Amino acid sequence: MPQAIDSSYLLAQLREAFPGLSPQLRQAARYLLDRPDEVALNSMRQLAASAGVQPATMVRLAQRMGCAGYEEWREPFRERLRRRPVPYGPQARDLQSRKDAARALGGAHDGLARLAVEMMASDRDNLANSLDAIGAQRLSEAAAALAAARTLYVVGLRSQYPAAFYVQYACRMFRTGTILLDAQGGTFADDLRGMGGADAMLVFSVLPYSREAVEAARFAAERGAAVVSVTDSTVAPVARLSTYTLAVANDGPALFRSVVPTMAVAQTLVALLLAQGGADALAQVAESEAQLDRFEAYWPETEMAERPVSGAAGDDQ
Amino acid sequence: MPQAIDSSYLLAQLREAFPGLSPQLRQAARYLLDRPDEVALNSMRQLAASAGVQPATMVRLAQRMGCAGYEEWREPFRERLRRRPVPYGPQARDLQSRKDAARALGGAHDGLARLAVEMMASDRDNLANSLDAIGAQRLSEAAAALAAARTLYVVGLRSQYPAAFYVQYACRMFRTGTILLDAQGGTFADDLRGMGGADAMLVFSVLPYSREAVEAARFAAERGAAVVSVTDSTVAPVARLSTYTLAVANDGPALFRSVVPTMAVAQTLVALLLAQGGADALAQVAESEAQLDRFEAYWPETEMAERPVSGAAGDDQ
DNA sequence: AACCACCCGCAACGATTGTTTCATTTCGTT
DNA sequence: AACGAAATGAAACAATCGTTGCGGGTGGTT
Repeated sequence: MPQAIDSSYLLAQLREAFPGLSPQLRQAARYLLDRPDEVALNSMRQLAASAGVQPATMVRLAQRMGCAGYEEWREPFRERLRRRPVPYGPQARDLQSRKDAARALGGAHDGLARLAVEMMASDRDNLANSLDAIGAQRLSEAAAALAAARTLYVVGLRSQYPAAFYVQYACRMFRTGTILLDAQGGTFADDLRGMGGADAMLVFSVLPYSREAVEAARFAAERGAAVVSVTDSTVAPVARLSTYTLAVANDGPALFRSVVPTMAVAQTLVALLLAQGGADALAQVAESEAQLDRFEAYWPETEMAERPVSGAAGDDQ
Repeated sequence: MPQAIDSSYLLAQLREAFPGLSPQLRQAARYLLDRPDEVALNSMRQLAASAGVQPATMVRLAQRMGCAGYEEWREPFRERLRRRPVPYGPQARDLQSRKDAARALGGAHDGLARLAVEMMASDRDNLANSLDAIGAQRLSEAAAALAAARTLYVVGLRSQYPAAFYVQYACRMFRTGTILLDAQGGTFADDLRGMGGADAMLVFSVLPYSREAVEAARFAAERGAAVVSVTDSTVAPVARLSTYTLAVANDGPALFRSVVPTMAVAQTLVALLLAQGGADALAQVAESEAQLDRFEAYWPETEMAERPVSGAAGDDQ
């Protein structure tokens, strides 16, 4: 089986096998060991020419190292470059996983399981890459801008409503002056009336972009408020209206785009807001929970030991 | 000679030209802007396929930006990857990204940036572990149980309301008979009245467990309905009431528990439901989107090209 | 209505890709 | 010296690459 192999493992293996290689293979191997990145960036023929070796020699070397061909040998090197900290995501997965998803639509249980795995994996990658792309620095700057606001307006519609709701729900635990624009009863724009330059807006907007969210951001920008946008592209409609644009990767094998990356950014922003609030904010949280306790909002700990009603699944993890 | 051009310059130039581009060119440009490294690592045709664009469009875009062809456009991106400083360890990118981010933070925002990095990292780990613990098999079985239900009741309160809302929002795109119990106006239990053995309930419940969510699950179990619970422990209050218990890890460095893992499970379940719906479900999605279009719910593509209101941040990565 | 400019899908083109095949050379062994 | 195995170089393979030209289609102007 192919199994995802690490490029550094391949190099170590190659270095070890080096002494036992023939002159030509050794010349090729030497070149690869010295400039591993070129493997990912150039064609095999170019590489062979640079190394002063026949194209066939490169293939033979790859096969000698246990790969079916040069293509298979190169892939780990490409992957490594993809994973380098600064850049955006891999997403070569796209083709492969879309095929999988298409197969999963056929209805086989096995395909469904594969789709589930692919989705989780792509979200995991998206998370890792998104933070790298945004930069922890910009993230905390954005949070600081939000914390400095007199009133914080939170906007998120449709698929992004969960993120917006979460921010407002969590923020209400430790601060005042957080307003969620949720269009209840059709009164979307009403809450915006008093907005001014001392305020800030946090807007979640991904493809397909909800019209009203973009307009809200524009309104905020025109009022001179700080706008922090969590979106899926640096050229999204809200991006140019924003003081801070936090762009995440949110595509994957599923038909719908993933809401996990924006959600992760949302709760990270909340955590940063809370952290900036200091001891006061923590005291507020404690008070909020005490209040909820009085209203019996939570399941009492004493009853946690109850027996099941019926046989349930759920082995331990 | 043409002098070596920087890839970031090309990206900035592209971003600036973006508004004036045609729809197809814009779609291509958008992909390039979001994943610049893929330009260096993949062939143009693969890239075009991933971006959902004709190969010719990529060439035209490159030429539009002043390059003779795509090859000339790509070269700076290859060069950038060549020059990218190799990080610390050859492997263990987990540590590496943490260290990188820790180094990247400047001065006052030190602790905040670290918190952000660790939150994302822990969520990433949580995602990976959760799927392993649950098992793709059980996940798809649970989805099948939900798909088989006459009516699907979705429950999630407080921090889990986002997950519940998302499920109902997405499901309404391709199926009927999905009811969200959202306690609007204090009418939480009202929707449960007609529940029977042919129905199913999807309940999100994590620590601290909302009382009403647990009671809803108990009610469903007593009525003989299938109960799928997404929770944080196999011994959570809802677990013993459930036909399928999907337990995820949701702890991390922040004060509040993470909502990302349950969210990821939520959208995976939705994808599995959609996949089981087959062609009918896909047709429903198309119809839903057409209907939303008529109501002008989304930002029109033609206006994506608008100019900024004021100077916004958002440099390229 | 007629026109023009542009956009974009399609289908080919030659060049280059990775790979295979085969004849030749090289080298160690008997 | 002679043999066989391994190594090597050259050529040909199908596949894919980047690129170009053509034609239908669209939208705006005269």
